[in-house]
Amino acid sequence: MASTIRDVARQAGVSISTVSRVLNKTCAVAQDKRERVEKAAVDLGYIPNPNARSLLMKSTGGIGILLPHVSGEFFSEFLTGLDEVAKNNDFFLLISASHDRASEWQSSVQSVYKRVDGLIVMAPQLTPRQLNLVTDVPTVFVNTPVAPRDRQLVDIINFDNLGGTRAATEYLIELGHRKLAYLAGPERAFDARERRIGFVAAMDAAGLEDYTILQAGYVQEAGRAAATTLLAMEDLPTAVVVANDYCALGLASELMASGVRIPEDVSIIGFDNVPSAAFARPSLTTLSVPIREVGMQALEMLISRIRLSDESPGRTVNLPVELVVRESTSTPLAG
Amino acid sequence: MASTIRDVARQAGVSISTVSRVLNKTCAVAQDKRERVEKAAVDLGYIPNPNARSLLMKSTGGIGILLPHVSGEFFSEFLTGLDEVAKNNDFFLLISASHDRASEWQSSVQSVYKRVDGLIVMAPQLTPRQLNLVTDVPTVFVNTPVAPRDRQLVDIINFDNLGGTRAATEYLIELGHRKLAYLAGPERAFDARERRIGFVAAMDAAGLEDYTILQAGYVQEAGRAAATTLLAMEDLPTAVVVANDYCALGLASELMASGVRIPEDVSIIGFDNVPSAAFARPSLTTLSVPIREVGMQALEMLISRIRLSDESPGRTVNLPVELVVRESTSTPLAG
DNA sequence: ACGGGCCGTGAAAACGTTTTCAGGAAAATA
DNA sequence: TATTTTCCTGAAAACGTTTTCACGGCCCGT
Repeated sequence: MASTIRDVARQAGVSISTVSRVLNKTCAVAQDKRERVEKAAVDLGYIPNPNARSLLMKSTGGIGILLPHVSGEFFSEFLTGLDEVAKNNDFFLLISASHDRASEWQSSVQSVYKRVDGLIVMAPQLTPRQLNLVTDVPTVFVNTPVAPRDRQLVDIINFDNLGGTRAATEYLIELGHRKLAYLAGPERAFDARERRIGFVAAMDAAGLEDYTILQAGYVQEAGRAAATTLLAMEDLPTAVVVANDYCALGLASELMASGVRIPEDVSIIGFDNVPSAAFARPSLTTLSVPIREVGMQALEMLISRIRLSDESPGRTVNLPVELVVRESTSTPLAG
Repeated sequence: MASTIRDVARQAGVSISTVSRVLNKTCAVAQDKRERVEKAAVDLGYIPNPNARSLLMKSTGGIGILLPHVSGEFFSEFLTGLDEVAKNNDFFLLISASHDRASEWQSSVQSVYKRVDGLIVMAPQLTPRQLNLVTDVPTVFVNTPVAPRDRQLVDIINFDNLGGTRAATEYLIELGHRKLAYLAGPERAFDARERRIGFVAAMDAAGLEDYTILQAGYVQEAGRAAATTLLAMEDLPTAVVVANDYCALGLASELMASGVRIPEDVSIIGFDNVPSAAFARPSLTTLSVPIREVGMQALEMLISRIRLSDESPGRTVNLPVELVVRESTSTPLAG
């Protein structure tokens, strides 16, 4: 059914070598033969078989995107950034999500093997050791715990997770809050650990010891669950720093359902600045991660490395996160 | 660097045929040789080259996902559903978005050619004629204007776009609204046209002629722009049906910024029921499309067709959408 | 003891390209 | 005109697999 280069050659009355040369403009071909080949190719609707091609050449034109999962606005924005750059550079995206569980990580890596020219990996929940599996292709790690020394030719983009929650906590302390709580993300995730450390660091620096840390997660339900835990305590904290916007949104929603006013009774700060954070009422004060731009930058770094066979030592970029003050925070008892 | 089947064969002291047979369990091999091969494969970290493999066999283990774009919670949820089923069946996802502009559609199709075993296409903005480009592989169309007769072996999943907005409009009329407005989606999109027709149909059926239709879009900014247009009119409608949640959210936000109360002054209904719709204040009454489940079902249909080389005539599934009443709608002047 | 089936194995063909190699014709130089 | 260079072209090798084919040895029945 699908026509091959041989069909085109036969129809044009030339050899397959000539067809290849015409289609790839790889070297000069006589005017008349070129035209015959071009016509034949169009007539037959010929599309080169990419498998045969990449078997021979090094390049596939693909970029592998390895993510823990793909739900929510955070990843959606990330993909949007990636997609835009990919489109502009004629790359296609091979997305392998679902290694939320580390056991699936290996099969994720194998599924892109030899099918892509480079890799963008976001895997905050993996250990450097597991990450060593990645090999052979240029890679950009985003928000992933890679030691730069491990491999020389990879680039790394990280957000300032620690500095973010520290700044958020300092902001709350400055507003006058003394009794704070922290809702932590998944224990195994690298960014969740950093964010938690940022909170503790700020509290320690201010000499405040009256704080609670609750294990929560990166989803709304975790925030709701944490709310009931907090409500069961003798007295509520006046402010809560949350490791993630969705979690913060769930917390706010559940607290409000119990008659707690936000921010008058409890101030809340999230992390990520997903679009929903601006729509919620009260709108959510949060730490903005420009994840879409991160996606674009990551892919641009990767593509330039692929194109130029760039062997220069890997760069490590540390992006600041920005505190966006909205309605969910105020001085304590302000209402 | 990367080891081939020949390396494994040499190390194990057998022929490459034997290695292939051991690794694919394709037929019996002597116990001792099998063990030697397995050990050699592990030692060398051998992974078969998928390009060589799919050059020969029909299957690639890939599913192509062709989308207009990838931003927002709607697509994020869709991908989540797809990803889950793909993972469970050991398929990988090759995503080609960015054919928002029809001109890119062709290159999207070409980029997956021979790289996937099947296709899931969502392309409401394309014409049946353009869609004919898709060929050669099993395909499931989702929310896409395909005439079933065009090709026999494709499956189609559509939402009841028309019935959705009609039900929403009827609901508002029942509440007592008489002067309505409609914010339409992108003119070229098939679903946007259907949704618009649903609104008009309900108005006509109720004998109401006092309505405004504004061209908007599927993004927040379009809703904001529409708000200023509405505010410039002599008197506001008491209710607005909007073709999309994000657009509705933008509209609500901008109206409220101008002192318009929602729902007291203006009721608003969206479409899609994205997660943000529940978080917004007032929370958004909307039409729920179970897009995640749609993704799962679509891929399951596709995979069964691939696995069984299913030649049965294509099915067309029409999914109802459900009105979810929240805070953004009420009887007119209720406040 | 001898012929027929079965089992395990390696050689070789095939998949659809790109690229190297070498040869022939035409054009340029002497 | 003889010689070299340049240009264009086809044959063939290579990429890494899977699969068909054929061959030899073994077990079984007569």
